Parts: sequence; C-alpha cells; structure tokens
Amino acid sequence: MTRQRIAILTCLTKHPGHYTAAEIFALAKDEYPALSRATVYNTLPILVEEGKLSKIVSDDATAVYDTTVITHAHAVCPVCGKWEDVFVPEVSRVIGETFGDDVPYTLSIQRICKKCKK
Amino acid sequence: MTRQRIAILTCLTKHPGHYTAAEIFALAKDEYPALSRATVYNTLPILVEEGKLSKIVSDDATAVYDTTVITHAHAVCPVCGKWEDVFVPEVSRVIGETFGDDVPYTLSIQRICKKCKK
DNA sequence: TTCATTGCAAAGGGTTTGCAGGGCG
DNA sequence: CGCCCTGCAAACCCTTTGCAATGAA
Repeated sequence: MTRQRIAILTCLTKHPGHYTAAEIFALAKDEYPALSRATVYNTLPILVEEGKLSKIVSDDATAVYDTTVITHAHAVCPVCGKWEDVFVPEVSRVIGETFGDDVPYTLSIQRICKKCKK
Repeated sequence: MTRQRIAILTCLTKHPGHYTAAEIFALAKDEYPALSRATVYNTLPILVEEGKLSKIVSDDATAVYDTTVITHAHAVCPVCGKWEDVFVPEVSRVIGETFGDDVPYTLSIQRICKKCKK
C-alpha cells in the first residue's frame, strides 16, 4: 500500500461515483500532486484484481471504475453519460436462478437521468 | 447501398458471430479485396444507426458487432473471449417491469464456454 | 448530374511499456 | 537488503479525419 495507491482510493472515497482512468488521474493529483499518469494506469487494474475497485465498461467502450465492488446494475444516461448505481434484487434473483448463483454479470440500462429529463 | 456495405453485411451473414471492427475488415476483404480500413470504421456506426447491426462492448472495452439486432443477453467466456447469444425471457420481463418496456439494456454474463470447460 | 460514399495517408488520443531510481517491508 | 512500485517519456495501437476521386441513383 503506497502513498500513490492510498491517494487513488482516497479520492474515490471522497468523490463517490464512476470515473475514467483520466478522471481518476486528475482527482488523485489533488491528493498527491507528484502522482504520475502511468502509475494510475498501471495501478487501477491491480486494485481491481485485489477487489478494491470494480471496472465497468460503458456502451461507448470507455472503462470506468467504481468503489462499489459487489455486482450490481447501472443506469447510464444516454444524454450526459452519467452513471448511477441501480440495485434490482429481482434481476439478480432471475440471473442467479438461470445461470447459477454468484455468476458475474454486467447489466446496464439506458435511462435519461433526472437532470437531463428537464 | 454500395458494394462495400454489401460486402460487410454479406461476410457477417456468412460467418455469424461477434466481431471487432478489425475482424470485420479482414472478413470483408475476402468479399471485396479493395475495401479500405477507413470505410469499415466509417460504415459500421452507420449500419448500426440503420438498425442493420448492433454494437456491444465487452468487459475489456472492445466493441464488437452483431447481426442480431433485437435486444438480448450475451454469455462471454472469460477464458477464450468467445461470445454467445443468450435469450432469457424472464430477465427481459423483469427489466421491462422495473424500468419500462422497450428500455434498451445490455446484459452480459461471464460463463466459461463448453470448449474451455473441457 | 448530383451528392453521398470511398480511399489514402496522416493525425489523433488514450493506453501501455522499458528502464532507471526510490521506498516499503 | 531485496524487490516491488513509481515516474518519465517514448512507443504503440486502434480509430478518426481531411480532402480529392469515385460511383450509385
């Protein structure tokens, strides 16, 4: 656990949400200005591997990282691209019954967010 | 409808499956050798827009294209990366009930394919 | 004829890598 | 003390773009 990794995890805890590697780099620089871009790109997959982050991929093929590591669904706004966590026990149940419990899955729903609806 | 577009659609019909832009370029060259890479990259989003193809994004942030345009789930093998179509009416129903009918969604399940299981 | 489409090549941009220096355990 | 992690910059790869020529309708 180095300072750089702590900085990455800290900034994600301070600003919960879904961020790309580039965004995390910007955020984590506030925590640890000497941080290098390469370290972020190298470290994120390791943190995912360690179960400290989860990686999800949007429909436009951009990877975003999430501190919520348990399997859950996402609603993605097609207008502004914002991600929201969505928990649908019913869906988990059906997928579990169909494919076996604890099968990893990714589910994202396109839904215009409240802000863009206005 | 130009020869190039026909070549792209033809090769996908001949070889059903899920392919990246690069793979489609290689396949379509067999149909129409003069085909240019740029044309493939430019054309694929248009064909998606026209409803002739669907685009899905894998967990490793690679876009693949599919001739099955109706919304359906995918099983992705974590070992070999192979995509299989999966139809789970029960899941569609639950998602429809929860988020409204005809809400676009993407669902992919990680499941080791038969070949890799051996 | 007209205008969208194609093709080439070069630019683009995010991601990855090699290697030397540094810090944690 | 040894080894993994970091940082810099350059390399890398896939994708996109500009513009002139082509060909479909």
